[in-house]
Amino acid sequence: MDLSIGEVAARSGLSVHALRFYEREGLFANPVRRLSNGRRVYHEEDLEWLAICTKLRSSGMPLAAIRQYIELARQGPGNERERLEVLRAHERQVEARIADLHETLAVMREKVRIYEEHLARGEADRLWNPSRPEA
Amino acid sequence: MDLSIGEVAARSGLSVHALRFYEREGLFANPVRRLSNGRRVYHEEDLEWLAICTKLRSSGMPLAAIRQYIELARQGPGNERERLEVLRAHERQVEARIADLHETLAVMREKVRIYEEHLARGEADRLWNPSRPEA
DNA sequence: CTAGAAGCTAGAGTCCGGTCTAGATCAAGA
DNA sequence: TCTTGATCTAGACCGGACTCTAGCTTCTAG
Repeated sequence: MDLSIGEVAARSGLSVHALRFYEREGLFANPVRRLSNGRRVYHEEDLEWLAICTKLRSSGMPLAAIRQYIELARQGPGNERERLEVLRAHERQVEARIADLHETLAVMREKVRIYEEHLARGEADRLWNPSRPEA
Repeated sequence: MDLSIGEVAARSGLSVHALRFYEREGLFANPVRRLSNGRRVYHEEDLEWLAICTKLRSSGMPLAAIRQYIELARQGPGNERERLEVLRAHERQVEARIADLHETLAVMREKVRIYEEHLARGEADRLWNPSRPEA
């Protein structure tokens, strides 16, 4: 069940460019094997890892943090607590980010509410126009 | 109550570089005035706008979208609905982002939970080590 | 009067996360 | 055989959002 880079690209949603880039950046746990002709060979596990990986990325984890995790894993048993801590740290960051977004949303909604109120009274331009300070 | 760029930097949390950059990028509604010697003069309203602005930025709104908003406001009355729509669009994006983060968080927690379970049994390395597929 | 802090402009540099190009090789089908 | 398409490498390039530099002017305190 060997997979070519093109197949992995199609199934992971990453471009072949990105896959080669990720490899250069050391984001694969098991350095990607090659066929005798130099072509990369991937396996199902790689796809599983890439799925996790893109989840982490999409939640804002920098490539550097992912690399850090993968480097720990590569060292083999003994550092499980550290690996866990990397994930936990990111978990906390995501939580903080969510809280932050909720707050921003609340602020925006309040501004929009006020804006609409005035809009209804036909005096909207004076609001939410930073060059014309609010009453 | 005129403010220098340095004071604005201190109070807004943006660097003087960033303030000049924002100006070049057209992110101020009222093109920043200058003293006869060429130095920028800011006012309280500018600080208020910058506060909103950094909230929007920190919630992921690109400078281009902020510029779009400010350009509408600069055109004066008549396009309030459009201005509102710019804000609403961002509001929706923030909501989507929050939902996404919640999902990622759930996935991560599940992974971490499984990991910990196995950690407790001393067989952690085989889990969450992408090069050693899970049992 | 002078040192040092703060401003100015234009433009270069940085970091991140990719994306794309050039030029070569290789594999398979008409 | 010839062509087409997938792959390879090294390295250039991109967009976003700043950040910093060079070279100059201007303000302020001692």
